[in-house]
Amino acid sequence: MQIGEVAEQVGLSLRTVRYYEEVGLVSPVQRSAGGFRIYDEHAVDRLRLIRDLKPLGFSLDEIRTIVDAVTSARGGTADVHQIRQYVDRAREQHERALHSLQAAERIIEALEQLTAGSEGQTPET
Amino acid sequence: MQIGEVAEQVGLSLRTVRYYEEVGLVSPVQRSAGGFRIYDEHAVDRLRLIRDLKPLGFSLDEIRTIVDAVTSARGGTADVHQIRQYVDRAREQHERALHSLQAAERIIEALEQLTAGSEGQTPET
DNA sequence: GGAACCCTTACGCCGCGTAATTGTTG
DNA sequence: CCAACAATTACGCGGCGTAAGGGTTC
Repeated sequence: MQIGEVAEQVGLSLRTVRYYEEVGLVSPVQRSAGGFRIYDEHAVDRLRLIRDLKPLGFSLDEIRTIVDAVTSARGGTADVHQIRQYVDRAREQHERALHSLQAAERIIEALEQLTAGSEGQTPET
Repeated sequence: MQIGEVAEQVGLSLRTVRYYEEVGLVSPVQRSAGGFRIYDEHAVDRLRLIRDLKPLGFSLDEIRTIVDAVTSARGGTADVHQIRQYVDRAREQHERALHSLQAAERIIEALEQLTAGSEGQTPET
């Protein structure tokens, strides 16, 4: 699998995938003879995890710590204490995001109110 | 009201409020003799609106357009068509945010699973 | 051999955080 | 007079977008 397909499957840009490699988040499992990045399913999983952690407001640095922790946790060697702290932060951020979304819903409604009444596309009198 | 209180009421930093002025989002209603920014309730409302629009993924440029539109809409002169486009984008973004949050919930659970079993703070054998 | 794909390098932008230094308010 | 508050200027950073100018794959 080369970068294009990976990016599409995960829903990230090529640039982003490369950048994540730059900061040590995911590496291709190998390179082709000509230097193309080659990934496996493992990398795709990692990228999905990263993608899903971002909306929780973690920096890429923190995400690296988390993802590494998770990976090593599956091996049994994890800093449980630290993971728990991240979980707490994740919950808080999740809470805030929920509130934001609720505010957003009200705003969307309000905006709709503004356009309600003027029915057509063409501005009328 | 000076900037400190405004910032606190809305939950933004002083820097942010000043920056929003820099990009033409909110201006103080006047300055004190010594140059302090003085705001009224109107500005606070604007700032709240801006704050709530951000999580929907709009850039500050777009937010300016929206806020202006809303304001002029209350006056009756609004580009209804454009507002509707923004509403659509807001809905889409809202959708995506919901999905992100759901993914986030699953992740949080997964992380909790990882730390489950090891009860205490102290790493045991 | 050529279309689609990929590489690296590098500069730029947004949305602020964070000094540092100086002035204002009450 | 001084503590708390504010102003301006400027540099920096994270997380990419976006060329530009090449190679690679099949």
